[in-house]
Parts: sequence; structure tokens; C-alpha cells
Amino acid sequence: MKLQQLRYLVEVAKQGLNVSEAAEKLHTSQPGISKQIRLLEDELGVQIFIRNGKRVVDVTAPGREILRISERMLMQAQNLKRIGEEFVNVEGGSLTIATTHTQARYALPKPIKAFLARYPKVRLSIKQGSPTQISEMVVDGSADIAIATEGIDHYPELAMLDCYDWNRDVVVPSGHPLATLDHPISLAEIAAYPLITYDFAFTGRNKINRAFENVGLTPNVVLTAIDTDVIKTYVSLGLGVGIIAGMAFEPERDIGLVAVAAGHLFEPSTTRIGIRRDAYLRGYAFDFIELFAPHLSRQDVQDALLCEIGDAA
Amino acid sequence: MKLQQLRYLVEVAKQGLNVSEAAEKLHTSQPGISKQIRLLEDELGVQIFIRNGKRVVDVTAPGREILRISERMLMQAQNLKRIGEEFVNVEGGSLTIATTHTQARYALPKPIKAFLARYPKVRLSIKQGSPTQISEMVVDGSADIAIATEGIDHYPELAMLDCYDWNRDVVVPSGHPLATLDHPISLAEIAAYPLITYDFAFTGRNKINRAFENVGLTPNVVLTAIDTDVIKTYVSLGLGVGIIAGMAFEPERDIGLVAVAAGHLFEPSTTRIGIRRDAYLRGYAFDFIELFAPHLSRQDVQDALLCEIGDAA
DNA sequence: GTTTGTTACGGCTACCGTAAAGATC
DNA sequence: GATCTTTACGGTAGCCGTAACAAAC
Repeated sequence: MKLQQLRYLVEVAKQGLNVSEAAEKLHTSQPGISKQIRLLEDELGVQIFIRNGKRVVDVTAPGREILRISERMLMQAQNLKRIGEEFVNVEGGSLTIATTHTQARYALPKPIKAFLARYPKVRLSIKQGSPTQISEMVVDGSADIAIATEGIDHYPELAMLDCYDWNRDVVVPSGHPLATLDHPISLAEIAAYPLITYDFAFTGRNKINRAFENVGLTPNVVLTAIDTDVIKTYVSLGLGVGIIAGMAFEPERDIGLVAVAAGHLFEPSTTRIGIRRDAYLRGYAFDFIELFAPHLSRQDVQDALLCEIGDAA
Repeated sequence: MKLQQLRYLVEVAKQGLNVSEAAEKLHTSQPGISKQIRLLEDELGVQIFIRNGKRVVDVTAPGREILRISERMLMQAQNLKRIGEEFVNVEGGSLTIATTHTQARYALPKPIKAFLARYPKVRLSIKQGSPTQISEMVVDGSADIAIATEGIDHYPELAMLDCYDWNRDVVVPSGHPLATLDHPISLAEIAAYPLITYDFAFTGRNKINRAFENVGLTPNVVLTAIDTDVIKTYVSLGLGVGIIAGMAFEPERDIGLVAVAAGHLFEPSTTRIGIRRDAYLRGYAFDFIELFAPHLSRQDVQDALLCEIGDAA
């Protein structure tokens, strides 16, 4: 059994059981892949793929198990290489964070600035995407850490750690009737105006919907945006009332806008980080996490990696 | 990077950093091992072993990490082979249980009989040893399942599952004063006689000691045995009063002996099974566990394997 | 007919074992 | 001096790539 064979196997599965494409991805010949897979099947004594004549059409039951374990082994092989890099170049390296606009724009600048000061030689990169996209980036290894609020709960490969809770604000142009209320704002008052808020699947949007549903109101959402800046822009234009993450309101920058606390109206959301449970994280990655969420020490994170299903149960 | 290299690495570490012995164990030449390890070190870019001139004297910090991960990878490679065997020969195979005398003699016969009837083609073997020995058998892969009552808690590689609680009986020759009490037996009454019980490190022996200590009694233990049969033999000879596991008393066989329930005097003990968290268990292994501890379904066991640190916390 | 997987064959890498030399205790 | 590790070197297995063939859509 050779690691190469497992690599072939996993790549064929990943390419939808297409040996030729796998060969192309791995920059090798497809007869080589065919042969090595057959050799592995012979060695293990099981068919891994079901072939219809000369076409790979499915994975056998043992094949699924074998693929699962193979992936883990390859992951660990990658970890071995990372350990090498880590110790050769303690300070240098790279860290890729996958996150949503709101986090990147409002929550991350501060910890990232501190991180860059501490680790100037680390190549830090940020990838933006939807919660689903960023989760998958971490799952497939193209990012190290996912940071998001929604929809990253359901990947068994990922360990999730709570970072902080936050509430929502209503933003309106200054001078707007809602800006000068003498009492806490209510859902009914908000629903009286056209609404601008986050796209579905983003930043706790469904918690907003649920709040209105619970009191039998149907808000008139005139615009859904992916990022807060777009929301604020249209609120400035008088298109409607915005509902945004509290941390996304910056009084000194958001001239002409007023934020009204609405934490009492909507469930708070929790921003979490997600990391592959079997990934090897460089030392500075733990430091970054601690900069972002100071209560998460390296030990906490490693414990969570070891066993995080228990927390969910 | 090749699996073979990892195998060399791990074996050298296991043989106390002696390359020659590792070569012998692996039936290969030691120059080959030296070279492959150097090649791996070059590839990873880190020293794994610290060499004093030409002698391997220690493992570097990254080396320890690398060894840890390598062991896991090799374990999984072995799992791959097992999957093959499992599906080639669904009914056949082997299962090795490491356990103590008491379990082997009194708790296991019934489930093993049922197991053999269900899986006649499985080569079942039982290895007997002290709790420490059996734990290590499972850790190093020479047994699949450990069953014991004491001292198998502290191996992080092992997942532990509670099977059943049991209490102790006092055994005396029939006609003995303690055999005909009209009230529940007390510690003081027991301590009045010479005692015969289990060796330290076995079968909850320290719970027995603790019970006496708690009431300020110092029992006179005249004989410590590893197995219950020895205890019963000497009790029959009138050497003293025995304290044994309740399940180990068989009224129809133990002629001339009387058991007196003593569950109210000593903490109950819990018999557990231990399995390597990263081992691949054959289907019948799960069935065996369920035969032994009917409340442990396959799913329960697999969940515990996935994450069992959480249960301990 | 095109796409896709298998079989056949040759080159070449690199692994392994033997032999000898260098280091350490 | 004995043990242990590395270096040197030759044989060989087996991996990879090209080319031709066979099957499926």
C-alpha cells in the first residue's frame, strides 16, 4: 500500500469517478492511476469501485470506508509536511481565513492588525464567501479557519468554537422618525417602513424573519444585500430602514445615519470559528484565534479539536 | 513521503532509538532504515532524531509530533487492510479479547458461547493479564478489546465504555459463624477474621481497602490472589474469609462454601471495555460487545469511539 | 465517433541488501 | 575492542509514461 495509491483513489472519487480527469488534476497518466488502483484493490482484496464493463460507475460499500480512511491519512500526511514547515520557519508561513463580508469588514481588522504586527512574516490571506462556501473552503483545505455566524454548524469535519455574541441595530437616516423615539423600538414600528437587510443564508437573516413571524408581522423587505455597506448606502438614500449587525455601525464614519439598538427584538447571534478537526494548525494560527476571541486559548482550541461532538450532544 | 518510511521511524522510536534493533524487527537492513529516515527528514526539512555524532540519542520536538501522527497513519493503514478482510470474508476473521481472570472465568463464558454460535468461523482468542497488561495489549494492537474493572482508565488512546456494575460477596465455609448471621454483615465482623482477597491492582482491590480504612479498621489480609478460584480454594481450607466479586460465586459448584452479600459495605465496581479509539473494528466485534453488555449497541460504541473525552470531562 | 478505461511495453528511478569505513562508548 | 551508524555500490523491483486496443455512450 502506498500513499500515492490513496491519493489516486481519493482524486478519482473527487472527480466524480472519472479516472481521466483525476489523472489530469494530478499531472500524471491515467493508465498509471488505473493500474495503481487495481493493485490496491488486489492488495486489500476488495473491489473499491464498481465497474460497468470499462466504466467506473459507483463506489462499493467497503470502498466508501476505504475512501474515508484514505482521506484522513492524506490529511495527516499533509500535516506532517506542515510540521516540517513550522519548525523550519517558526515565524513565517501562511494563514488563510475564510469569512463573510461582515466579519472581514468590521470584526477582523483589529485582530488582523495585531496579528500582522506580531507575525510580520506570515502571509495572511482572506477569502470571502457565503457561509457555505467558506465552510467548504476549510473542509477541502483551501482555507485554515472559517469565521462566520450562520450555516457552518453542520459539517462533521469541522470543529466549531463560539467567539462572541452580538445583537442587531436598526439604522435610519438622521431625522427619520425612528431616530428620535423616547422608548425602545418595537417590531411593529420597524415593520411600518420598508426594510433593507441581509440576504438569506447570511449573518443570521433567518433570526430576523423569525422575530417578525413570531408576532405575526410580515415585514416589507425591499432589498436584501450581502454586505452591510450596501445596506447602509441604500438607507442613506432613504430607500428604507436597515437592520444590521451592531458591530457594523461606525458612528464616526457613518455620517448621516443613526443606529437604534434592537437587541431586545431579535435573538442574539453567535459568531463562530470553524477548523478542520484533523488539520494541523501552525502555532500562529492559535494565536490568531486568541486575538480574535481572547477567551479561546490554544489549549481550549486543541481540546475542542480532539472532541467537539461531545459539546454538541 | 512513503508509508514505509513512517514505519521505520516509528519502529526506531519504539526500539528505544536503536536503528539496528528496528531493522531486525522489520526484517530489513539497518542501512536501509537509516537512509530512509534521512530522506524523510530531508523531505520534511526537519531533524526528527537528535544524533550525537553517529548515535541517535533523542527525538526532537517536531519529531515527537511527527511520530504521533505517523503512528496514527500506520494505524489507519492497518485499518484499510482490515476493511479488506472484513468484506472478503464477512463471517470469518479473528477477535482477540484481553481480560482478567475474573472476567474470563465468570463473566465471559456466556457471551462467548453465544458469540461462537453466531460466528463459528471467527477465531476467538482470549489473552489473560493484569489490567495494565491488557490495556497495553490493546494499545499496541495485539488485542482488539480489553475487559477489566480497574486501572484501564488512563490511556488516552483507549475509549472506555461502562458495561455493568457489580458488588462483592463474602465467602466462608458452610458452618462458619458469618454464614448464619441474622443481620446484614458488617465490616467489623469481617475484620475479625483473617482475610483472603484479590491482589492489589486487580478487580477493585483498593475499594476493599478503602472501605476498611474509612471506618478505621485494619483488616488482616493473609493471602492475596490474582484469581477467585484460588481465593475460594483457601477459604474452603479454612484459611480465612474471602471477599470476592459477587458474580464469581456459583452455588451449584462451590460446594461447602456460603456467600454472604456485602454490597452494602463496599463501593460497587464497574466493569468496562476498552478499545483503541482509532482502530477499525470488524462487524462481529460490535456484536460481541453487545452480547457482553446488551445496552451497548454498535452505534453507541461508534459514538464513543468518535469522542469519548467529552464523557470524561 | 468520441470519450473513457485497460493492456502492453520500455525506460528509469529509487529501494534494498551487502560490504566497508567511521564514531562512540 | 565492541557496538552502532553512515557511506558506497550494485542488483532489481516497480512506477510512470507512451502507444495501441477495447468498450461504452
